[in-house]
Amino acid sequence: MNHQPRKPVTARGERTRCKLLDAAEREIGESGFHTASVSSITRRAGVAQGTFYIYYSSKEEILRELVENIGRTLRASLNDAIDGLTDRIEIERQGLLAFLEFAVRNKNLYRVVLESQFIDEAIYRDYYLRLAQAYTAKLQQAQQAGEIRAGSSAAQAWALMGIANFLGLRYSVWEGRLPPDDVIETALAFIRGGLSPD
Amino acid sequence: MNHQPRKPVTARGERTRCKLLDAAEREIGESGFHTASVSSITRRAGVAQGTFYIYYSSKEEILRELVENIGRTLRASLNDAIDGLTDRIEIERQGLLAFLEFAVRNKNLYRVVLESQFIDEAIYRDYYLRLAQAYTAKLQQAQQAGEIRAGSSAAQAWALMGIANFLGLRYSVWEGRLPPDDVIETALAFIRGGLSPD
Amino acid sequence: MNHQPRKPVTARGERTRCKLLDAAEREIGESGFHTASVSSITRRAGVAQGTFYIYYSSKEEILRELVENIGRTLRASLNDAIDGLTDRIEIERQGLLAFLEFAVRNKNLYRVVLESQFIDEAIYRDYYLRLAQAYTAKLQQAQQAGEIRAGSSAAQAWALMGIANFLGLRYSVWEGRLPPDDVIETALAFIRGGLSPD
Amino acid sequence: MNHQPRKPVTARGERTRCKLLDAAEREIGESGFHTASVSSITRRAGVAQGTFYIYYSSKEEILRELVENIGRTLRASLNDAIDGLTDRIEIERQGLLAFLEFAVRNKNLYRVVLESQFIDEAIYRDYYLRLAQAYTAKLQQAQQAGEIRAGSSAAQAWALMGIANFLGLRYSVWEGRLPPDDVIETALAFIRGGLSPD
DNA sequence: CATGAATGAGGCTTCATTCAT
DNA sequence: GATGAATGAAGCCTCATTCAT
Repeated sequence: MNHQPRKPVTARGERTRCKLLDAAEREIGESGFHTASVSSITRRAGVAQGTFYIYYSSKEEILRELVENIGRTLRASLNDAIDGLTDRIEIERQGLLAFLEFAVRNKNLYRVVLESQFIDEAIYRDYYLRLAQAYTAKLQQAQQAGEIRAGSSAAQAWALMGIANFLGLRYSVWEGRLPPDDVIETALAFIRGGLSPD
Repeated sequence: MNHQPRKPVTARGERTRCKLLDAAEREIGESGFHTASVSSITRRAGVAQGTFYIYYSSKEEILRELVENIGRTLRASLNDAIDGLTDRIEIERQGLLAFLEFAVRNKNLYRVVLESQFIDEAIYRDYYLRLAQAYTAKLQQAQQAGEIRAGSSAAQAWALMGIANFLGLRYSVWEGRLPPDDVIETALAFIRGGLSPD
Repeated sequence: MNHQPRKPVTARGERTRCKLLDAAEREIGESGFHTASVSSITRRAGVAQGTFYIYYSSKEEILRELVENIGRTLRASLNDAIDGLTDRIEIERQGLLAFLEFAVRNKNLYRVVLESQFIDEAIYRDYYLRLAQAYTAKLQQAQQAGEIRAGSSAAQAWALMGIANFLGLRYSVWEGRLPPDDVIETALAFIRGGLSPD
Repeated sequence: MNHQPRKPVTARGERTRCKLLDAAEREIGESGFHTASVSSITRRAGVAQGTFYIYYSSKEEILRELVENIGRTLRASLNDAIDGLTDRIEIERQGLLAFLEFAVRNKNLYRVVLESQFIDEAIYRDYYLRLAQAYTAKLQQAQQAGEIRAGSSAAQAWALMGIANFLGLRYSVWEGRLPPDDVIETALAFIRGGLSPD
């Protein structure tokens, strides 16, 4: 009937909304979307359960906002990592590392993103396509500069993301640490030269 | 598929168990684990709700069995696709295609596997490590034969799986079809030669 | 997701459904639809709250069944009251009395019916049109026999029901008793001869 | 309409109270008492939620005021319609028409009144008895003038109201229009001459 | 083996009302 | 006067699981 989550207009409201978002991030990240309940989120945020619905119309909505924020942050840190660089090899290394570091530092957020696809595919798809777009743009520039093999840069981007994602899943989410150097080197060698012997 | 009842049962019992597993596969595949209910599964299987607990101690248990079966099937079809082949390039192509074809044909099963990690990480990890092992073994053989670049073959396997998985996710789950030829060719070129210009 | 109220197949289930219907009748009749809660109904019925939803998919649905039953009963008792009679005046008197007696004896049910129109208009409309149809049929017979003034028998039926309903509301629901004889006589005189002096 | 603030207020306060009453009239009329919320009312009125409780101590209280106003208006328009007239038949027709027209034009208000009886019986009873009184007074005059059949004029009033109310319910609330002429004629014939053949 | 009724905890959400600013 | 954030009780409903037959 009455789903109109307000953007808060006072400072106090802003603070409450923030507390809720933080609490949701931690709760959903630690326990997963289905195990986390609105009640556990508000308990953690230190507000009444009803307060939740002043700012979010449903548990799904806060997930959406969470994933959007994560996407923004991740894209930003990718850009930051690569921005000033000119050496192609360094760019690859820093890009991959930025992604992995984000996954390690934000292990829980990373899981939230992955899980979102089972709650509402649209959330995840949006996150994903935007990230892929960012990669694709970089790769197109590099292609035009003749630095990398020609081909569908979108497919290349997906391949790159697949690798980063999988190393991220294994090392950060499952083992909670950055991949050891030899794994990174192997992955980078793979990215640069594929599997063919030189 | 390949149901192995844990409790020895009569022929009738065997049949019931089978109906349950099939129903679960379709229900969970179509609606997701949390949306599918024990009651919807038994309804689809055409048995009473209580019957479920004669064969499975919980909803999670049937998921575990499901994912195990899927893993077995996927590994088998990878082996089948590659087994007789000797040409390296053909091996790569057929391996990737086998994976993608499985994902396309069994779109729902594919989702079940991905989702399992948010219900019980152990289920997914087990599935994953076994699949990676299969890849790794193949890659080690190829390395020893000097056909591919040296390096951590485990990391290479993960990278390969990352690519396959992502293309699988995009084309089968999101778009419901096999990737077009140019995408496959780009991916294969990537696998063979990475991003470096020739 | 799963709204499939079962018709019970065992005697026990039949009994439970009955207990629920009885409890709902009393709870809603005494406290009104919005004040009565599913929990108060099941408490009164002596079953768990979840049991309610085995038999009814919502609070509204049990209201619908309640009103349907009341309609059936009321139409039956109108027929019973009039059936054998041949004298027109006696028919009018008995018909009106049957209605009023029903309202007095089932004061609460009467309120339930009236209230239903604010929960789901369709429930009430159905109840009402069927009752009016029954009246209309009787009036048409009488018209053809030349015993009553010609005119839209549907409108006449509605007028009759209006009178019965209002006396019912006042005397049974508000004052909890049958109207005194002079009120009934006045009403009957009105029905027979309207307001015109003889 | 005719708002009489209970608390003496400034001109600005007067205006706010008015906005609230108007908004409540529309909200409750369109959606019903239970579906309309204080928040939807204040939103419609364009004031903050807390403001509501400056003027009304509860949601019920504004309903009470609403129904009182409606009753006043309805009685006034009945009087207006009949006041100058001297021909009995014309009086009947205009009285009935006035009532029906009010119901049609104020379909929503009509529902509000009817619904009020399920929120607080006293509200409706008060409305009702006052209206009946007005009718009764007219009928007593007519009886004394010998224009209409003798009998309990209160019962006659109730009967008249029953008819008007039912036609009102059917045509204005359910079908949203004035009854067609033949229905009105039938009803008037009924009122004048009852069901007896001439 | 199979049934299906019963459970009851727990989830999400709404909303009238209060209160500090 | 007015605001709008905050409350918390209460409501409806779902569902995995148990158990008597």
